[in-house]
Amino acid sequence: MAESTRERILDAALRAYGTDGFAATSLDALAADLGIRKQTILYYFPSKHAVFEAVVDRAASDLVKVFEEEAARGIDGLDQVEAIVKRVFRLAVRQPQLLGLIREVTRPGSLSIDRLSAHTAPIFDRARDFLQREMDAGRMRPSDPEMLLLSLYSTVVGVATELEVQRAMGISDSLRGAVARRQELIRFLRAALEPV
Amino acid sequence: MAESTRERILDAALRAYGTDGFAATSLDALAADLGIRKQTILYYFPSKHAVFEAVVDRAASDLVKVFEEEAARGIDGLDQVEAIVKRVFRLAVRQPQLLGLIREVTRPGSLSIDRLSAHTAPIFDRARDFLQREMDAGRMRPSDPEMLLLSLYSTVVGVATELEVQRAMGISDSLRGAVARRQELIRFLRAALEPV
DNA sequence: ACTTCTCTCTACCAATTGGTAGAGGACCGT
DNA sequence: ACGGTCCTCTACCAATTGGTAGAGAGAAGT
Repeated sequence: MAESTRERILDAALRAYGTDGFAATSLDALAADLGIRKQTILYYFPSKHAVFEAVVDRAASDLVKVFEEEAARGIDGLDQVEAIVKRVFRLAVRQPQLLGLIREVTRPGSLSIDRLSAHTAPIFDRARDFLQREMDAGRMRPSDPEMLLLSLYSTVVGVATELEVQRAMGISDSLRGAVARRQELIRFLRAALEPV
Repeated sequence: MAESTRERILDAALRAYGTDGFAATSLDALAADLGIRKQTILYYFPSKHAVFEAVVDRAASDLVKVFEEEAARGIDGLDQVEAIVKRVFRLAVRQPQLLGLIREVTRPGSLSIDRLSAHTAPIFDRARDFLQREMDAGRMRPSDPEMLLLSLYSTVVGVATELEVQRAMGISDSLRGAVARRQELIRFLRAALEPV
């Protein structure tokens, strides 16, 4: 067996929850997608919500890993921002549902936000410190680092995930389109962050 | 009667769909929230999905009206962008669920996107033309207007709606917090858009 | 008094929901 | 051969889902 049943369930759940959302995805549908019975899912997870939490945990770990790897390289200033944007985009192209799941978890009425933020809080802290440091060093335009972080987050996640808005705007969602969006996004962020 | 039953249903549906999402909101829950039976809802709307479409239509109209009013004032350059951001924020503070509903409709697995874009397409066109015009006039940093529009959309909607992310980052979501976010967002956008 | 229209209700339904109980097969070490 | 563990299944359940049928109340026009 190339992949354990448990992993296959998590894969399918990420796809489904990240696309259609938690409430819109029944255990039966999930099981049918995998060619198994839902009782098999309930053998590995005590409830539907437990599946969701496991998916969130894994997705958060994947995200955190990306950031920590990137942070470990210790690049400076806007080059660091650019490197992270590129990694996030690579992730968004390979696993579009991963960021979709993040959006699902961060929606107002959602549960499991605390579960996600438990993973991501250290990253936020580190990112805030990074921005503050770069501002102090004069490598970045000075402003409130927390608010700036929020703007950066919104812009990057939005451009990477708002595929339907792009379609509505008439922007291609092909791979080439993704590269163009990434380039334009980096130009946008550089312009916003460059010190005067 | 101060407000017709139909309008009350749409109000409650906007709140529920914009917060918990379409799938997570049953007709029974909606009716209970209004103190009526779900059959009353089905008297005004042929199906649950029809309620959703009506809510989307009304929300889209509200949004479009805001943009058209703002566009009619014919302000130039970054002042126009700032004015629109302020209006969007006022809307987000008064009716947080309205932008939440937009996010619900623009999610990948959603139906009714065509219904929304039918309303918003003219605005997108006008916005694109506006950006192009301002770039040509040298009042805005030149770039691809479509991609820029996507970045602007993502940033503004994200900062206005990502309340849970803000909470996770430790940012206050009070009214004063909203004003601070708005100011910082405008500074961010001005920095990104100002001509060199 | 009569019908008609508007509105909200009770009663009901088939399908789907998440979840429980437990049978049975495959593989294990003994 | 045999008991135990791991895994997936069938069978079943109570609750909830969106939706239908139609009763009944009230107001309005005739």
